[in-house]
Amino acid sequence: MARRKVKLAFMTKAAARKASLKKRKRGLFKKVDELSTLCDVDACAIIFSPSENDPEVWPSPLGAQEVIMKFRTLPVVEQTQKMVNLHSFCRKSLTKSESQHRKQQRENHHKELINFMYGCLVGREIQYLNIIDSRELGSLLNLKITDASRRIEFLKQAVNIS
Amino acid sequence: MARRKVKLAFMTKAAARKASLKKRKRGLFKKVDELSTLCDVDACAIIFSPSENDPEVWPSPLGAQEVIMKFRTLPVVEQTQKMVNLHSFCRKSLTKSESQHRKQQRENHHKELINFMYGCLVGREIQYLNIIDSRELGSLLNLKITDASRRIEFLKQAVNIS
DNA sequence: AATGCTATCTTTAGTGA
DNA sequence: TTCACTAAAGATAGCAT
Repeated sequence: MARRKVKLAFMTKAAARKASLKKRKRGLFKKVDELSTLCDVDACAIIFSPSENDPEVWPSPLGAQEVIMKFRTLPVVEQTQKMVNLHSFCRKSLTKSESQHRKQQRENHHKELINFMYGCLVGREIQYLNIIDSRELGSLLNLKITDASRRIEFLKQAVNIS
Repeated sequence: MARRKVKLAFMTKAAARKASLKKRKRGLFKKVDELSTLCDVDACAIIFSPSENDPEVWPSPLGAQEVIMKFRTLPVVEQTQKMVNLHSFCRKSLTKSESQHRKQQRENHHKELINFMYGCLVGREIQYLNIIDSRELGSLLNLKITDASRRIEFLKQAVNIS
């Protein structure tokens, strides 16, 4: 920072906060760009202000989409286990509780998926689709199609339709 | 940089590149963290090295997922039109060709979805699920369930099952 | 290979126009 | 409000260990 060491906390002055956001956004995107160029890695950053509806992404829309897709294509286990963040650098003591947290997350996620499936089966409107992982949805879709096909085949035979 | 101003280009020395990646990764994640805290914005960064299979994300897995979901939940039009990146600061002349590119992307994406749907209808194995947007998959899933339900109801009536 | 150091380069908070 | 400036703080390339 500059001119004064700033406490790492929410900046209460709106004007200062906005100015800081603008400068730091530019700085962050530059860092992502440098990292990609210097070290030849795919990287992206997304900034989403709750006060505005404009997401800002780096690099290009296409580039960010590719990185996100690459990330989302990984098995969930790798997504959760292979992630590294600064907390693990700074606060190793958190590792244990974090892993417990991840375990709970996985359990929650599984329950969420089960709920979603039951919702489908009773014809409830699909509104939480975007929080369901697309790979899992794939299994779900396969399951439902297979099931429906079996029932259709069975009923077809019952009425002697070829 | 330090000790010498480094040319912004791929670092050919593997050891130096790896060391740089490690330091810059830490720095970048710290920046994302500071930005989130100071300015109260949702932000995430994903770094994906082609040489390694470990994606590194900031902030927590859950946090990054939320930001990505927020981003992916937006209408496609906003995803593509409201994005800001440094290129737009520096090379405004690219705007036109970029928009043409986006148009082609949308067309390609639509064709991809149609192909996927036909693939489902002929029972082909679902393997490209992860490149299909989950919102669009929602419509698709609704469509297929509705269709299957109608067929089941029709056949049920045909065999007089209540 | 990884860690610590530090000179040097980069980022940015506050300021004033 | 949004620049441009700059002093102070932060990041990091090269090197030593």
